[in-house]
Amino acid sequence: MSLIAQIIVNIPARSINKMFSYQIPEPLGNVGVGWRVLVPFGNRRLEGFIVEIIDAESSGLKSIIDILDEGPWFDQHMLTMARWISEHYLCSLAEAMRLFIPGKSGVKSKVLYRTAQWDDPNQAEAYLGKVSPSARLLYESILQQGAVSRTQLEKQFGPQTAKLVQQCLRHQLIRLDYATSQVMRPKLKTVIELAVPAETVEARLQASARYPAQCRLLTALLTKSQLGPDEVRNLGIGHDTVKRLVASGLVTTRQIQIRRDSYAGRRHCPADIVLTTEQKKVLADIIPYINKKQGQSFLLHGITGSGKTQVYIEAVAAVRQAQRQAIVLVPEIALTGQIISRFKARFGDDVVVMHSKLSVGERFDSWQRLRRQQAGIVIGARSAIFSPVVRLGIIIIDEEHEFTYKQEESPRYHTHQIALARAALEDAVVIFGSATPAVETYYHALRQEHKLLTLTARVDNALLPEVTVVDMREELRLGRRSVLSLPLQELLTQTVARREQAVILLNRRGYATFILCRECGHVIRCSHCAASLVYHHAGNLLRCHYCQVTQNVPNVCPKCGSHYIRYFGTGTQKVEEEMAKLFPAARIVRMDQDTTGGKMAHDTIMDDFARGKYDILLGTQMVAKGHDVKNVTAVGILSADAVLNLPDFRSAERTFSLLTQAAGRAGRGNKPGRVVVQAYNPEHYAVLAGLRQDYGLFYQEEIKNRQELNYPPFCRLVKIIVQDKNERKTRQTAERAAADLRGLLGGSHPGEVIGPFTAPVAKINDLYRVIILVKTTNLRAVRDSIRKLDWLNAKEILIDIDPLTTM
DNA sequence: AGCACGCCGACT
DNA sequence: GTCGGCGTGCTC
Repeated sequence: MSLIAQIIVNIPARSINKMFSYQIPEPLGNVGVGWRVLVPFGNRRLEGFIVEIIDAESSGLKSIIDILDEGPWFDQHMLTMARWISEHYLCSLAEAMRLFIPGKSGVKSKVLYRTAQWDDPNQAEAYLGKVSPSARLLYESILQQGAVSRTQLEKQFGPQTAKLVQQCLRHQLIRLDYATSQVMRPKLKTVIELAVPAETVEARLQASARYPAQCRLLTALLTKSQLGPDEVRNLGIGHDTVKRLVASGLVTTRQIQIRRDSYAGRRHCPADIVLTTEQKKVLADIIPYINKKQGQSFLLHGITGSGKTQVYIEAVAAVRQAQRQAIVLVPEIALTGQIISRFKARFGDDVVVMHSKLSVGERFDSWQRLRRQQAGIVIGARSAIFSPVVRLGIIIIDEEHEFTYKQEESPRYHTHQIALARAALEDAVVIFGSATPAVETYYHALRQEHKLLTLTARVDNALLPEVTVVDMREELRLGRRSVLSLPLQELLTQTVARREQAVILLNRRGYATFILCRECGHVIRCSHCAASLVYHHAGNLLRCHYCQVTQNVPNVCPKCGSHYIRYFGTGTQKVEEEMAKLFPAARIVRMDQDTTGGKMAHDTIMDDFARGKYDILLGTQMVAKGHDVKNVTAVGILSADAVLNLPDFRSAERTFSLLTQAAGRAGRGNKPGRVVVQAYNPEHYAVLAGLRQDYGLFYQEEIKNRQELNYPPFCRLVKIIVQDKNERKTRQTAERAAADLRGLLGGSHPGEVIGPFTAPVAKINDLYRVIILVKTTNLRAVRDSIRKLDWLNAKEILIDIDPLTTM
């Protein structure tokens, strides 16, 4: 009997959802629950997480190889959360635990190939006789290089590498070796410090002026106690000078950890803010819970421009006052520069920013700072909900209605649910903030599950913009075929003439350009997905929006050879061309995925626009969000209701929130705004309510529909996607799964099984897709039933609890 | 997820 | 007869 570590290996496959037991070797006796370790697994070495220590018979078990951190990575809360996630979302514990580590798989165990060693030197020749000439070449290449990685071998031997390696391995010519690299390490720099008292140095300086470089360095050290490598170099001092001084015992060098922070040194814009009466009232509701350390969730419903961010800042200040930490979540970090700079202005280095474009190193450093409580506030996209803050006081979810809070890959979690669970565990406050709350959130607020707080007045008392709707069917009847309706053209003309700025939003979904042959009607489609390819002006390419494959634009129709092929639909690029024709004098800038590829490209375009370098900003949904540009007085929304036609129960909600947000862009500051909305269904309640910025009207209609059709919040959904490269097999698996579910849910369990039906995009990446939908009022029961089914772990089956769309 | 083992078609 | 396809099963 001895201590055994129960370990979850970091492999994201539901099929190995279990623990493995390992011996704890003598030198690693201090490890315990929550540590990340390196373990042998099959013939590989993997990262593993210790989740339990038990006392049991240990013979025959392999041993932990090494530790990966200086202490436990997971604390008790994180472990509880991970278990909750794996149960709630039906994923493996490994998948859930990976959410809590930066860079998913922190350890990369790299395989190296070496030649085998024998006692008898002739042995190699004997084995070599048995393999093919190319395998012999491979062996010799490895012999020469000592140790070779797989990638290097593949460069030399191409696609047949695998076979050759197998051959050599089989005949014992080569063996595998492992080089384990730990990606996440603190970044260090060497600093130079005095090793003796200042007086000694001064004496030394007076005694000898013979070594000018040494004297310069010593003098510098008298004023600044620590010098980094850059500073030493700037003094014009080389390595040997430093070495000599170290040898003489006057100075020492030391390694210190430095912080990788791409936001460091950016300038911020502090502002003295007087809170409005409404803001004060809302805060008076929130802050007592923070001070009492009492868990409570709030929905902060505040119209655009009502100063929600300031409420967040004050609430976070109260949390920091109470020595606790804050997690602030934003839908997309690239679109949120203003929140970040306002938090930075108020809290300075207490804020760390977390997003997907951080290097693993930067992320690691930020996590360390939070864990050591050197930083108290983390701002980030949804994954920041997993930040290792130790004393959680508040979680803020800004623009809570945004779909980016749902992760669309396994584990398919919704940030709201994680936030509520985590906050409950640590008695923290949650604030969901939005001008257009998700119907479900608002419903829950009305049922007292969240406290509802409202901000109804704009901070700057700006007036609501004047909104005009253009019925595009009417435009067409009048013979106007331009994507820009006459009223919008007029608005733009006036705006540009007045030297004011305009934002044009193109709701591109469903309106991207595709290529069609006018002779035979053939549409160029992706060969791997059931979707048409989209034309991109940049690079003159066709791209599939599902699998990202690109191909060149053909000159003739690939089906009938006709030259009469042309572009259809309205992409941003096409609108840009048309606008350039209509307003040759206007300076137009386009912002979409094509133009914002770079790290800060989005910020750059936005900054330039804010500084008046352009008259018209044209773009996809990203132009609608979060930015205050005071000189924008006109907003045009093209095809405002495009998504209304999607067969999805949330399309009205999406339309309403887009319209409201976009219209809110106009007329901040003291200039009145004007908005032109182009729509094909201007009488739809989502459009009408959006135009009036009337959330109440929208909610009233929408909740009626949801109830009538039995959709959330009146039921919970479970979406099961079956995907397989064989079309018939996909169908069969789905039929069987649906039958199983009907069998389980038929009796006492309330649940309705819909489908299987073919997904709207029937094939993605060569995988056919069939969907089953379960509606239920007892999610727990449905989940427990599914867990019993034998196909749960099949890799063809994806399970989405509370999916955002039914498509 | 890898990777080995194992069972059926086209090649030296 | 062997090489090589990828279906199945295992990893403490």
